[in-house]
Amino acid sequence: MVLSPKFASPKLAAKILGARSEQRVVDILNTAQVVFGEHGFDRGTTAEIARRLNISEATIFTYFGSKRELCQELLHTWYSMITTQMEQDFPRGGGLRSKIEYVVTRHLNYLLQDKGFCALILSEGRALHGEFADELAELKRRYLASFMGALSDAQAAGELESQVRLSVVRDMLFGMMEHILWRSIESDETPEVATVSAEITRLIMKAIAPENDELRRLQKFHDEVTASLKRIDD
Amino acid sequence: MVLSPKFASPKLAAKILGARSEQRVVDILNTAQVVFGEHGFDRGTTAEIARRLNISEATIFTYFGSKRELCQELLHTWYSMITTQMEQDFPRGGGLRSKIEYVVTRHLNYLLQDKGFCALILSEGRALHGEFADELAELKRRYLASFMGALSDAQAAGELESQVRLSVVRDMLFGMMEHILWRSIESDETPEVATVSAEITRLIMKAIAPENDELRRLQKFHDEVTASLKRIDD
Amino acid sequence: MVLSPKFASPKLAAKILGARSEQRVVDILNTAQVVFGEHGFDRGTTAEIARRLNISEATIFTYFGSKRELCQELLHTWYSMITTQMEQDFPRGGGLRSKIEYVVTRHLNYLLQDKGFCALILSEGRALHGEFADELAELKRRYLASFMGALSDAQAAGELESQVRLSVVRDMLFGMMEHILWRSIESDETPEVATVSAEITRLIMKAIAPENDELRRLQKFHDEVTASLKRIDD
Amino acid sequence: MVLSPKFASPKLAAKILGARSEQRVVDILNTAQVVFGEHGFDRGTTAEIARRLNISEATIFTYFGSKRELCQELLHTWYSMITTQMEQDFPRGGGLRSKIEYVVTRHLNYLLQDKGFCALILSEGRALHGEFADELAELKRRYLASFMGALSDAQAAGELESQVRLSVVRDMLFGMMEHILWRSIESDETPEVATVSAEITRLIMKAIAPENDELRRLQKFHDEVTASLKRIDD
DNA sequence: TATGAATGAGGGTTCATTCAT
DNA sequence: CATGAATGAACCCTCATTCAT
Repeated sequence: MVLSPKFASPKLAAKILGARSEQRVVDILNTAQVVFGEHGFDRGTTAEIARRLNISEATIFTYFGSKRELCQELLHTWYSMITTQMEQDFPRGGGLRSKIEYVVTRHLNYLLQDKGFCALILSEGRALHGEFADELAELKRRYLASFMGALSDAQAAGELESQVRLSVVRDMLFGMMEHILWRSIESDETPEVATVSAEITRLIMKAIAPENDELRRLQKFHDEVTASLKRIDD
Repeated sequence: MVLSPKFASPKLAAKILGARSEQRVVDILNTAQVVFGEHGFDRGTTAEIARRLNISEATIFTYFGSKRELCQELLHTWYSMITTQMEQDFPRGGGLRSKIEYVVTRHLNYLLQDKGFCALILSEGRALHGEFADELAELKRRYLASFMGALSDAQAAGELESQVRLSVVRDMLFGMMEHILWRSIESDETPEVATVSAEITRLIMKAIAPENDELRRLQKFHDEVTASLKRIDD
Repeated sequence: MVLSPKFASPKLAAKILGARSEQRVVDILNTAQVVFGEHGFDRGTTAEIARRLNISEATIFTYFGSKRELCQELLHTWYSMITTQMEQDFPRGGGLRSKIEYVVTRHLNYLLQDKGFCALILSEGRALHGEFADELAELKRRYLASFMGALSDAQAAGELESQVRLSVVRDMLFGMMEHILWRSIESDETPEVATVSAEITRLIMKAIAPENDELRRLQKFHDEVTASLKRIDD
Repeated sequence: MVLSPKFASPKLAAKILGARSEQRVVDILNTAQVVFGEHGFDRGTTAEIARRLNISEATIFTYFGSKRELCQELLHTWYSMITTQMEQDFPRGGGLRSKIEYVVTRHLNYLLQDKGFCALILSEGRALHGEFADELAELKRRYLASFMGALSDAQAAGELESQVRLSVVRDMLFGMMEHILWRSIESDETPEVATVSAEITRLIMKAIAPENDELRRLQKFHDEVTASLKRIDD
């Protein structure tokens, strides 16, 4: 996924930069995304980013104070973009199922588009946490805000069982996706999003469905008939 | 969790090592576990491992051919230990629920005992995968062999729905746990294992429960009674 | 002998290097030549090369990918230079003797100018062969191409005996020179090139001169006259 | 070629060593010879020597004060042995040709028996010279003493031209052999000693043969007969 | 602005050598 | 005597970062 200028480098946007500079920032961010995606933050080098862009390494440091800062910008820009996209098409109406399926589909697509980089962002905590822990947490929170809101509403509306903690639902959902993604990265197979999406959604819905009232109602009927029968017969 | 000598360095065990030396291997492995746990494989340095043990860096290379090999031994030793423990107490009888709860509890305990190292093993794909990909895959496979077997049996016995792929169940389960762990690492809070374990198990069981036969049976009873009533009344 | 820029680093020449940088390459090559000449490839260190140039060790690796590569460039540059010089003044006409004397004189001068480095190139097989075996062989082949051609022509023209293998002639010639060089290195004496050159050439020419037909012809004449005389006299 | 105990470690021989110890020294020397032969002095490690002998590295240092000293002992022992052998069978009578052929054959056999080690001793000056320069020179001198004596006698007897310096003859001879050996090492072919030996001897003999008096004599006869004939006929 | 050039700080690794047992 | 264990010193190499131009 290519970063579009409008999301790039909100910090630098404050500065007055010519069109050319702005493009530079975007180019660097995009290339950094690829390089870090391929090798991870630690092993991805500024030298390689520069080489791929046919620019000098020094130029990178003209735009970003340090590799660390470049990472930071990258994370912000990336999350900013996918958050906006996620929000934009988020289904306002409809049941919980359709919302979950939307989020799952979107998320899987992100993961699969830039396998390396997404895996990096989502799983490789080491290099990031400790350095960007708080920022990342906030970015992730925003990314999932709509979704968590929807979950909350659904719980209030009885669409999902009242006792479950929403954070657990979220963890179940995203943990599952990441694991499935990992497997696809390792095996170098690209699963079909629609199918996987449907399966995940189905399982999640089953897991969080409210206790089946119908079942309870029928059970009650059965019990009463049984009791009544026993009374009469005895 | 401290590695016990009996699991340490199965490869080196072939060599004739004095008691002193065997302890060294264990010490180095334990310290490496901590250091890699704190900084990851790339950022964790042999220098730091040596410093913490108050030994020379060269000593490490007396026992392990390279940093890479040290990590390999570490992974093997670690998995060897938890796999053995997991197998030992694995509930042979009982329903699927108790087995899942057993695995979840154990796994969460592992995760929480050595947060850093587990995070390394379970999530830091970049540095490890690619270097240890095949080995890790095999180690994980063995670690979960009993569990996957139990799942398979349960599916055959109708204890879980026939249509779901077992790998998805596993991903759902372990993905969920990892996410929960991550959150606890980030927030520096240690959740109560029993509670979390129960919640996870409950959700998973719901998700994979077979289509409710009970419901169908009661429905049928209800329908028959209704039909009967209608016949009589008419 | 100081490497001149025009021969330096033909590989790196492809890159666009400023004048400053080109000089650096030459400086490093020259210093490497001295250091490797003094201590050999294994014992000569990049640290020492850097120290003598008052530059950082890292700078060396800016221009050469590795110590091995540096040595490779050095060998190429060196051979490139002496090969060009050797070719340039190679006597096209004249007899074999003058050609041999030319080659011997030139070669001895090379050897004596940079004793250490030449010893490295010519004698230190261990460190170099096995690492640079094929390349060295090719470089040497080119260096001696004109000479070997001359030998071949001379053999065809009957200027040297037909039965001798040219490779043996070459080995005899260069082996002799190297031994003489070694002795001069060890004893720290510098022999006079002209004298040594003449002596070597004279010996070689004697060794490879064609079987003396004149001698055989005269012998035959003498024998026939003797026989005739005997017949008449008896 | 295996070092025999009687040549081993003349220095240590002074010490009172049990039979076992003496064998140890010989074992170490023999293995060192192989290892240094394969990798050179610098790259050959005490660790490898120990490993091949199934002894501890420390044991080596029980017998030899340092790697350097081990080298020294090795060189002495080696030269002591081949010098003794060379002397023993040196042809006392006979012409120069047979003596040269003897030396060439012997030397080539040494070279070919332990290609690596001999090449090391004879050519790899770097690691040795500077450290063992004087000793090596003396050892070599002794190794060739008989041969040089024979050359000197032959020169006095007019068997070889009076003007040539004997050191040059020696350099020509041994330089040629080493070059031929090198080529055989590189190409991994083992030349037939007898053939090569004969060729070398023949060339050397031709090179150093005294100016042919016979030729001059016959020429004179021919000239005189011609002149006489001309006088008579005219 | 862009960069060529340079580097400090470290990283993993090797190996001859020491020493207590 | 033999060695298990340990290590200091060095080596080659990497890389983010600086700075004059």
